[in-house]
Amino acid sequence: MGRSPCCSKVGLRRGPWSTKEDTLLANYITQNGEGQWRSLPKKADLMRCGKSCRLRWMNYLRPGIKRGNISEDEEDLIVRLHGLLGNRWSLIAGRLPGRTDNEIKNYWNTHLLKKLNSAAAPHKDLPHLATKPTKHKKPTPAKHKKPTPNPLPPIDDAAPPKAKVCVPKPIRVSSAFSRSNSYDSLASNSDAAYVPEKDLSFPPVPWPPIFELDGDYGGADDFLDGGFILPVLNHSDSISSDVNMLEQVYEEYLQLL
DNA sequence: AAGCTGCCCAACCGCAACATG
DNA sequence: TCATGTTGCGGTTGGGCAGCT
Repeated sequence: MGRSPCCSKVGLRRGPWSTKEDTLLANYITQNGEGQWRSLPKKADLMRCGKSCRLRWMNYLRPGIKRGNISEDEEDLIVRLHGLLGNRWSLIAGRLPGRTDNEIKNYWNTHLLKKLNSAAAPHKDLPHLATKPTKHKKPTPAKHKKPTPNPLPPIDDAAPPKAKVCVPKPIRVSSAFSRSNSYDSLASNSDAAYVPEKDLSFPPVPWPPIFELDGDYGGADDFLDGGFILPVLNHSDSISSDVNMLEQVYEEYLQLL
């Protein structure tokens, strides 16, 4: 769209995927597994670039993908994780069973940003969110900017000092802990606590127990990359202690990094 | 009914990290 | 250690649609 095509895609199809293409891709990956994206289109008889195939699979065709209807629990979790991790959508998505980074990113940019902006009063849980969150910017004439090393929103002077002033430089999650490898593989040999909707065209992929869906996400067994287990948040605690817990958790997370 | 406007989200892009030789 | 190829991530775009005038 505006830009010149990546790779050497001359002659390759672009734009929305047809049902036929979806079927071809899904069938191929079902039979041969993920990976080898570069050569996949040729083998699967698709006139697409590997990148496009990967994206389509990850964001749409992959088993266990949930679409739409982001619950309040999920929304709350997104807000909290964004406060903790910044714009690291893939990490955030990793905590939300069946959600993709793209969907969360879109949800953040469309719904949550609006919500947070319209909230005149500071977010009671995470006051820093009342400040300018990252906003979908107008296209910059400059080249694609590198992701900000510190994606956290600026700290509001009026807000209580937050422990996290810096965030670890966004690094690529090692393959050992990537979503496709970590969760899916974990899930394949773990007891499923979460079972996606039944009307999937693919067998549901169980996800590890991220949080108890008991109507209050506060009772969360969250964990970060590297098998770091976050303590269970006691939702009967006060909000401030909840925030303290997040900060404490974040400190431990930094140390582990 | 037609035109306009703004929003949503699937898909694209460039870049950096990772893998391999 | 370096060069080259591949993969994954986050930012951005724009087509399509709903709501409004």
